[in-house]
Amino acid sequence: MTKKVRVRFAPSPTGYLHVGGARTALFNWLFARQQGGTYILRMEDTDEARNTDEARRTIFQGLHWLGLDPDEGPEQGGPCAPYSQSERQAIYARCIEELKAKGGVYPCFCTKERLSQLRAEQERTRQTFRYDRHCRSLTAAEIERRIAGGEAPTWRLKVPPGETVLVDLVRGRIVVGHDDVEDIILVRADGTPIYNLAVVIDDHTMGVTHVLRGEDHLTNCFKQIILFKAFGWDVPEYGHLPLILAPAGEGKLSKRKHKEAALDHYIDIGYHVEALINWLALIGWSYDDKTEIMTRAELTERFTIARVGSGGARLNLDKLLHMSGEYIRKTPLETVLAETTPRLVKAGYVSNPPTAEEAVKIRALVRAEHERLKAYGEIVGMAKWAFERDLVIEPEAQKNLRKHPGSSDMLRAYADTLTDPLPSISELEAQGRAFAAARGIGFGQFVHPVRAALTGRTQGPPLFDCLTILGPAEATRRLRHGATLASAPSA
RNA sequence: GGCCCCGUCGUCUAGCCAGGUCUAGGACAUCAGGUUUUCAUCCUGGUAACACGGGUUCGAAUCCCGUCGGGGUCACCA
Repeated sequence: MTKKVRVRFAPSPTGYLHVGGARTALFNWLFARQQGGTYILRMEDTDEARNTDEARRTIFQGLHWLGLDPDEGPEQGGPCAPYSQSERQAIYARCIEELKAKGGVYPCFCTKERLSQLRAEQERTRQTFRYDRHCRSLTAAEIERRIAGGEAPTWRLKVPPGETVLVDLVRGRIVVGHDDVEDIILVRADGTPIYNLAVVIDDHTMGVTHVLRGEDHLTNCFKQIILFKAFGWDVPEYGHLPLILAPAGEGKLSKRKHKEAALDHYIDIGYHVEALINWLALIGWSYDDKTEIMTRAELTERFTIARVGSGGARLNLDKLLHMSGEYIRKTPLETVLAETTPRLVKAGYVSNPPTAEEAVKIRALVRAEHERLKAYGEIVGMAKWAFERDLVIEPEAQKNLRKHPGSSDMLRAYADTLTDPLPSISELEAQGRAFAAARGIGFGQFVHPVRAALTGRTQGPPLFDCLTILGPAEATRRLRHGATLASAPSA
């Protein structure tokens, strides 16, 4: 009987949720759901100076937005509470005593000065930086004397001779000789644990069975395995996920250099959540040689660690945008409206909340732009023409306005045919076609100047949608203004 | 620099573990054509890759070695 799967996502609240973190969370969530296991959120917030409440909230909210709320965590509690490292000091203190008793660590009295001298020396002789195990051979009497004398030592991992074999779920067998593993500090002079120790204690006390995390932890992994063994605890299974690299190819994504490192960036742009999930799942994982668009349920069913690749992946934002467009096109209008309306309010195009009249206009606009929308944030740019008081006519549109000599008269004449209220879009189209035929001009020769006068652009929703969005009064005003521009001498 | 990981179209990848069916498949991007009142959608087609060098083998993208290239990691940070 195998143990029930328990996985965790353990971010450090540094002010934002990294996309790589989101991907790690997703893989853990997928694995847990599929295995009928538990997905835990653990806050790695031992570095108090950097951690704020707001940073914690950003992570909670980001996961919530992604639909990846944990089963157990700081907010929802659980049998292994507390789930924030900052609140687990008592557990650490107890385990540290246990570790000392088991001889897994030894006290080190080396000063920071000696350590930095050692580093400088090793750099000069081009050796690897590694603690020289100076304090490892201290006698019990010596240790006792110095502690009694008031010295507060740090405690280092006593790396045993030999080697550690990691059978990584993603990468396979990796062996590291212990000569290459440093006797790292695990306990600070003030008695608090360093990251690598806290992780091991937490993973054990929380019953974590599988650790899926970024490849940047691969080196730590060996120290952690040695520690698990020093405690005499079972070692969890590990799977190290390939790193997410910057789009242009300069190492891994960093908060400072790449805005697309933060999940908030994706939320702002307004990618469809399920598209983002789908896209994230495809970073470092694939189902087969063809299938890419998959629902969350399908991902859950199909996900396997065995199919996680091992090479770092560069972000393909174009692909995300494309996928988001596919998802949005399949999204019901009411949902699209709910996603886009706040953005139009924020842009100052409509009041907050929109008036009844504005709501009608928004609905007509969003319905017309729906198929063009690839990310919800794009609605702002798409809506500009419809809400501009003084319409900006782009150069290409200006050309369309003047292309045919009769355009000015035509626009004026067409404006006169408009009724209040406007008929249905299909009726409007029938009238427009009849109007063009009656004047003996091609439909195109009618459409292009009208579009230019109405929207100032050469592209956008079908013409009669544009007319409907503006309404009869504004449409008439713009058509007459366009007529004036068309007859004016070109600038 | 030491240690570790990785190396298929511009990008993400399938194929590699169990060599032949791979004149290497898909997606995004890109180019060309079609549909459409514009744009978008949709449809059709095209350009484009096994990093390099040895070896093993009748046969290698697939196995082995080396080179080169990319990445990670080396704190009383996480």
